[in-house]
Order: sequence, then C-alpha cells, then structure tokens
Amino acid sequence: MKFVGVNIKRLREEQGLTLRSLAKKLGVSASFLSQVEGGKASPSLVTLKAIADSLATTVGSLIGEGQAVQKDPVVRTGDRKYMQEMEKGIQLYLLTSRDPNKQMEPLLFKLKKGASSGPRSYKHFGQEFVLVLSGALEVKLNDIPYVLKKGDSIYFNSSVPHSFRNLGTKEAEAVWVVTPPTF
Amino acid sequence: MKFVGVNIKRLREEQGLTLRSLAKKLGVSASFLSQVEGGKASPSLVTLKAIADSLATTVGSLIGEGQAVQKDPVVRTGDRKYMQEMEKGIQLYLLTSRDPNKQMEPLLFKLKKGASSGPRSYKHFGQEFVLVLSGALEVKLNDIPYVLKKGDSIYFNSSVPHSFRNLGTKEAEAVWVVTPPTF
DNA sequence: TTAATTTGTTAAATAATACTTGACAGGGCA
DNA sequence: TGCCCTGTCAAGTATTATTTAACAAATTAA
Repeated sequence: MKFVGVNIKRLREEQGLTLRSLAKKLGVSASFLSQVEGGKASPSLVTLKAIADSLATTVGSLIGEGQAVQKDPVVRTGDRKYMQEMEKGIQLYLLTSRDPNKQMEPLLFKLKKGASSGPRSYKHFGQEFVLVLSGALEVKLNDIPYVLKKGDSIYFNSSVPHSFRNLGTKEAEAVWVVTPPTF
Repeated sequence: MKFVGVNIKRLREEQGLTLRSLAKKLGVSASFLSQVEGGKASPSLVTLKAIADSLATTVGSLIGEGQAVQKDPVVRTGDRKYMQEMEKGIQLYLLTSRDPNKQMEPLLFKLKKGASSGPRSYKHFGQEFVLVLSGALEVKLNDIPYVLKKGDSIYFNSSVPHSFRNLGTKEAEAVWVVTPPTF
C-alpha cells in the first residue's frame, strides 16, 4: 500500500511539519514514519488512524479512497439522467455522471403533492444532506418529524430510519446528497 | 479497533455470506475473520481493503469514519452561520452545524456581481459538487472554463486547481458540497 | 570558515501481532 | 440417529510493524 505514504508526506509538508515532530506527536519513531512515507513499511490500523487525526484528515483520504478524475464534470439542467420512480410521485435525477470513485451522490429530488417515501431501511453506512429548493418537505428521523421549507436543510446519518413526505400543496424540489454513492 | 469488526459482521450477514465463504474469497482463514469481527484481532491494511472491496464498501465506512449522531440536524434559512468573506464579494454560509464526524460539508455560496475566487491551491484530497441556484457561474478546472447556469451542476476532485467567478450581471447563488469537511 | 543542529534515510535487530491450524459445541436437516 | 455446516476459541507460527543506531546532506550559528 504505497499510496498511503505519499499522501502522508504531502500533507505533512503542507502543514510545515517535520518528520520528527509529527512522529513525536504520534508516539512513533521518525524512522518508521519515513519508511511509511516511502512505502517501505505499512502502518497498523491504529497508527494510520492516529496519523489521519494528526493531519486533520481521514483514513479513507490517506489510502486514496475516492480519487477519481472526471472527464466531463458538468451536468446540464436538460441533461439530467432520470432515475426510475422510487415511489409513487417521487422522481430522482442524477446530478453527476456515473463514476465508481465518487465519494458522494448528489441527486435532484422531486415530490409531487402528497407523495411520500416509505421508511427506508438502512442499507449501509453513510450520511445524507437535504436542502429544500421549493415547496415544503417533511423529513422524519426516528419518527421525529422535521418540517423543511425553502432554504432549510438537514443533515443526518443514513443508519437512522428516515422518510420523506411532501406536505405542501404543490410539487416540492430538493437537493439530496448521499454518501457513499449508491447509484 | 473493535468497531471495525461489528461493521464487517453486519455487512457480511446482510449480504447472506457465511464466515467461511467470505474468508475464502479473501484468502484468509474463517477463524481469523471471526476474530476480527469479534474485535479479538485487527486485520492489516491490505486485508481490510480486501474486506471492504469484497463487501462493496470502503475502508472508511468499515472503521466508522463519519458515523456521527446529530442532535439538531436542521439548519433553517435564517439560522445559517455566516463564514468570513473568503474573497471580496464572496460569502459562505454553513448548511450544517459543526460536527467532527461529518463526511461532507454543504455550504451556500453567494458571489456578488463580478466576484471571483483566486485559484485555490489544493489543501488535501477530496471532491466537490456545485449546483447553481441562481445567476451564472464560471468554474475553472485546470484552466478549462465551464459556464454553469441555474440548475447546472459540476463534480470534480479538489486536487485539480479550480476557481469560481460570477459571470452574470447579478448575484449568483450555489450549493457547494465539499468532502471531506474543512470547516 | 567551522561547529553544532536538524533534516530525511537506511540496515539490522526486536517486539508485537497478524494469521493459521486444529479442535470444539451448537444448530439444521436428512 | 448421523452428517454437514455454522461460528468460536486456544495455542502455535510466521510475518511484519516498530525501534535503535548510525549515516550523509542541508541549515543554522558562531
């Protein structure tokens, strides 16, 4: 796992840290850190976590998870790819092109008047962010209802049971960003 | 690092995999996998990566990165916390409350007429998503300009040099989601 | 200039632990 | 009953994570 090292080295240098100073903070030898950076040694999970914390980043970042390069990064209003209706009256549009290395999945979420999603059983870990663009949306987390109007937003863990419902009298639109990507 | 194990176990069971079948796919012993799941042993980085791949997830997810529980998940339009002007005429508002375990950072991005950000030197790894809510925005990636109008969106790696500029004649608004969080 | 620190890197030794083998009890099913 | 499969544990082995110590090159101080 050499790619771990180069990232550590870059971050460390960017933060003006010396090999020894970082090593001291971590409680490991500078020599070992050097070997890790050079790909000549591979740290244990706990040390890697300590390194990530010290550099104010995540283990995932350090091992290069989600480092895709997009060819055509833009999705135009008219070119949004439509997902199947997940529930009656609920439409989803992809706001990015397909890419297995994406870290998040931005979607446009349209709910017709009265439409609601059943309580999604959590599939895997992750987090979600929703910003209401128009209309009114009720988001339930653990059966606790939150009413969101235009401009309101919400952030939560995907692991808590959650559902959406359009409360208003017209269609509701929202930006919905999920991590990690599921589509 | 016990929390690694429980996540593996849950995912494995969700996918209907037996301890031995998964172990065989990974090339490790079922016994060892059991110990890992039970927190009695800690896998090496490469094994953990293999596990993550086999379970169609990420190492970050497995070690529980970004598994926060938010107390008050909602941010109202009026309660958005204002960030300092990063550049002249550019305003940032937080769309979430502070939480060290967030995986992404959703921001509201307001650029006055003519405002532009200098080319951000990349600080660390990550990805960004921008959706234009009003006005027109020029995003430059590697000196390649993309003009985004209302409803257009863009997704790219933070590591490529990028900058923003308001092309229009009035203020431009955009949702800006960054991963991992920097604020 | 010269000496004294501090930088990153390497080789070899050791301490730790990742991983295996083999055996066990319990459950499902013929 | 018997057979096969499940997950778990103890003890051993093999691997490797980590340290110690020494080095050359670059910096800083005098």
